[in-house]
Amino acid sequence: MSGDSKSGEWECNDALKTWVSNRLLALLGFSSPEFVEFAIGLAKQATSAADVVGKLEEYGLAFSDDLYLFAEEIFSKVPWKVSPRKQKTYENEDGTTGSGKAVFEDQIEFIKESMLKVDDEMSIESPQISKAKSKLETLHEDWRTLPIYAHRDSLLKAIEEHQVLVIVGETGSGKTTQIPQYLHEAGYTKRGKVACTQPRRFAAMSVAARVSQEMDIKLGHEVGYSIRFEDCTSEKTVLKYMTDGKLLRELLGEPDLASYSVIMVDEAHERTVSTDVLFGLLKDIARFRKDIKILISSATPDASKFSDFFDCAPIYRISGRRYPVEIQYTKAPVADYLDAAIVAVLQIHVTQPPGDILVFLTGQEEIESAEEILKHKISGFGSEIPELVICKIFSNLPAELQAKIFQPIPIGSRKVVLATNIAEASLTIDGINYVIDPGFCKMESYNPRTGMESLQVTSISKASADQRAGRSGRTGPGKCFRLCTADSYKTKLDDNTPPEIQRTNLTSVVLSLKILGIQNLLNFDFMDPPSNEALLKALELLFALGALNKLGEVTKVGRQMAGFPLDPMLSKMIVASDKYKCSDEVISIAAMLSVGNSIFYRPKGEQVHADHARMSFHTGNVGDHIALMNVYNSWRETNYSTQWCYENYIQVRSMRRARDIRDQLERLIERVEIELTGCPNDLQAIKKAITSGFFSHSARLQNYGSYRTVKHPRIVHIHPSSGLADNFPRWVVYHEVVLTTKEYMRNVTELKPQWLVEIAPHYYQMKDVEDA
DNA sequence: GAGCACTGC
Repeated sequence: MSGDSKSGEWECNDALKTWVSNRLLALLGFSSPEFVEFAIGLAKQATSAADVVGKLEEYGLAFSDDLYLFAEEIFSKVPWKVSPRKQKTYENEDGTTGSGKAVFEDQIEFIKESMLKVDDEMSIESPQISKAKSKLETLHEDWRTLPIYAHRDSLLKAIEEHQVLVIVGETGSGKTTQIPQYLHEAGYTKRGKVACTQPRRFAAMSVAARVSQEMDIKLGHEVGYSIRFEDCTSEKTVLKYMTDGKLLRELLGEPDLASYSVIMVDEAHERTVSTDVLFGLLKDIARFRKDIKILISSATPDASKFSDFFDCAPIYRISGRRYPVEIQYTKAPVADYLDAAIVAVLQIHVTQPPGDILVFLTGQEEIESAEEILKHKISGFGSEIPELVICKIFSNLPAELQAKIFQPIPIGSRKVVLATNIAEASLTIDGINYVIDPGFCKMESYNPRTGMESLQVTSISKASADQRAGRSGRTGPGKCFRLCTADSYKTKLDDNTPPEIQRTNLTSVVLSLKILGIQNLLNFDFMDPPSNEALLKALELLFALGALNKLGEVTKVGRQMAGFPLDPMLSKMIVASDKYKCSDEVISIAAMLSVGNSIFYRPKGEQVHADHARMSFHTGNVGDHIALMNVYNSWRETNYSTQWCYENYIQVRSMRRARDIRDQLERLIERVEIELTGCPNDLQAIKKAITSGFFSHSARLQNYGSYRTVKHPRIVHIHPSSGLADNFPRWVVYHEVVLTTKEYMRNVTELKPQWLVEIAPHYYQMKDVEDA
């Protein structure tokens, strides 16, 4: 990246940088361009040497005489005045620069609102294709009535004239399916492939299927899709739909995207981590590849942010087809939103014309209790009130139960769907006329200082509330009932949800960017930069894992690790398994861990049986990691039996996913020259491999069953779902800590303290692990 | 002795 040159008079000289780097090496044993800049930045802003020390301590460095000396020296060496350069990376309060706004906006054309129903979120399986016409004819007609059709020529002209174009179009405008076809017809595919990225696998698959139908060719020939575990493309493929994460992976192997002539980033407003990283990389690629076209497509009307980021790229607007949605607020604040939501459902049911209801709730538990209360209430209704069919949907609901929301209901009855955020963007239910929105969701946040994740109920943003409201206006005019006052909507809600990249652990992103040769990540052009703290934490961990050397450069181990689509700690565990000759077992464990926490199933009323089944995999107090391996192996022995899963209270879907991941890992280890070897009877080898990845997650027993993490001391507890919950080993290594009612370690295995010094001598000293 | 919103590689 060539981003450093613009920093103006504050560009610090190389001698200063070298000096700081050397001091950091002495102090931390680790340095990198990012740390150097961080330290210099601190010193610039500080008012005294003590201030520098304070800030360094805040960041997590232990106080020492050396640290103080360093602070004094750096404070005196770095000139102290307020930086004149635009600090885009630090404060980003007001993004409205105003000046550079869309040169293109006066050229915007609106066409008449078409009311036809075709959809790029779409359901290709719809059997409702007119019998009188051939399938193809119908498709072509749809295509001519899409709002985008009238824009074809002016859109192509705009793409021709500008390297980067921001396209705004509501869902239903047809942009996802049509633009790549236009580009193909205009000859862009002669110079290279056209990629169109989607945040979700299903969207990539179904849109590709739709387009291949429209073009009347076999899916996988000229039009194909590529997602994890499934590459449906061939040498012929010129229109390639793919997930954004998949393109990022491809970029690691082809940093200039030489085989592509156009990249269209669709659904950019969703701001997934992958999309955000792609933004920065594409902006850079566009600088030295003048022949590549970048299209950023978003459904948010306010696209100025995208335009500003891409150096005032023009904005092109395409109208969509939306029915009006009437929004109602409560007159007074509601005390209990669940209660209020239930009352609202009943009121709509009794007083409003036909049409189904969608209620947004925060999670499974809430949905299930709402379901119970509703059932109870309607049981008291007389026969003159039509039937109310209650459906629920959340991602952990088994697939066969999920399908129920699409089943037809008796004529004259009404459906109410209790849903999590899954119904906000990922999944569309037809026939919804009423939306009830209490205005909350569960959101993950990540604290880089403690490395802890927590999932908390939070108010949604205005953007999110509008998206939810829009769900009622898809097939006809809709109504949305917001369970807050109009005033609190206006004043209390943020405009936008903070992008995921600012709420997540960045270790894996940072490793990828380092592989791509980004020297200094603090200067990387993020649209909304994550905090320096989060970036530095990621660098520190990568150094500890041996993925980066002392100077912040990627090592051989780092390259091996980057070969796996996993969290770097898991990747390191696999790389280390080569040494301990247990890669066969370790990739199973890695696959099971990366599936997450949805393997064991614990239905209401059957908890005792479920817990009993789960404990049967823990024989011998082997620890949770080995137990996961036992689960996988037992399942494999039954030839991947679904019945076996039911009997053992295990989620089939999760197991199948684990199998997919494991298969992929098995293929990948070869590429980084790791041999597939097993050591079924040597649990110690396996545990040592685990420790090689997770040594920074170690904890020792305190009094009364609580634990203290070794490196950055915190009090934590073994999660009750762990096989070791009643066992209290003196030393443990854990997969993660989550904050719920307490700080719980999830997935725990016993450890010998001397392993820590043996495996990570750069991280632990004897004094850290001496038994007190 | 307790709870997983949603994606993705």
